[in-house]
Amino acid sequence: MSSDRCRALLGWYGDNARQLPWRETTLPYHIWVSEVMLQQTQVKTVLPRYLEWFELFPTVEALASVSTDDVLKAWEGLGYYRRARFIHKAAQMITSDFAGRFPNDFDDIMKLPGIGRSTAGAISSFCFGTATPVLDGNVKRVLKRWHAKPEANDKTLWLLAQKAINDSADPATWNQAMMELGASACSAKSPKCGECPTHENCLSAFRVEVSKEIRKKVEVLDVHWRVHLHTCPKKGIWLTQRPDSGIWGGLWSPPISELADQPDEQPTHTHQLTHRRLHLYPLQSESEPNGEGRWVPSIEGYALPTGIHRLLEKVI
DNA sequence: TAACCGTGGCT
DNA sequence: TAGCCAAGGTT
Repeated sequence: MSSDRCRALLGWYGDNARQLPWRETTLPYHIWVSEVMLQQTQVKTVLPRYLEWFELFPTVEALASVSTDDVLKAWEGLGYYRRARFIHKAAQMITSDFAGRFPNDFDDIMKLPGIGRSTAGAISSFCFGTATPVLDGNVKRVLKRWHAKPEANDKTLWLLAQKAINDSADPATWNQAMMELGASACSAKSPKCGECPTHENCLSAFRVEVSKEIRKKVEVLDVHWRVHLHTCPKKGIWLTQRPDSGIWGGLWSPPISELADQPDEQPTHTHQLTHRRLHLYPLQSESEPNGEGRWVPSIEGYALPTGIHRLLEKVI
């Protein structure tokens, strides 16, 4: 039974795989960067950034040698900025601890910051051919539907994923095919069981409504932020670097202070995040800025959060 | 363990 | 359109 499913899935993948640049290589550095960029980020968003990356940082050593600010600038707009700082740190670890060679041992890969079990499984299988499963959103959905276990927890899903890849003839292609299936026929919103190569071996086929997971609704919190704009024709604009922890960690921005109450004025810009709506109220200030920061003639060259870019476009 | 961390595509 | 969700990891 499972071998039927394996053959069908791998055959289907051979005919339907999207051509993606990270599928054209087995270089660990390239696979690693793609996997981290793709964490919670859509393929379409990643594609141009992936290609740019290697023009800026052709090798792991090149990446390790630049400043964290340079890496954040390259990551600007991709979100979850901690990933950029982790990838930079990991590059330095690879340079110092592994002589610049990406480790080929699964446990060593797992020790690198920003790489968890799923990303390590992807890298290890794609680059070294190991039977280490990926368990991302796509694979979880496929497994839950195959087994009609919409409420399965991660422990159960990891066991199912490991068992499935153990039975597969080609672990690397298996991982790719599982993700491709979840991204296409077995999509979250509108599954197309008629197009699925595994529907004969799927307990939820053509009755996917039954297998829908019950998610709790995300609560969006409204917050109101004062953005202090110190500008000067000679010195430019005053920017501060945000702390590593918390939102937009390590990025640059005009000083921000949180307002306890919603002000009478209308926000100049509202920026939507997953769990928060940021209402931004710029305030031109004549006074000399205090605290950490620097005058910059232009924001070009500094990694700014998208919400701040949008605000500045409106007021400057 | 559950909260936290961004942005944009898609329906 | 407003909400869902995407090649998750860390603490």
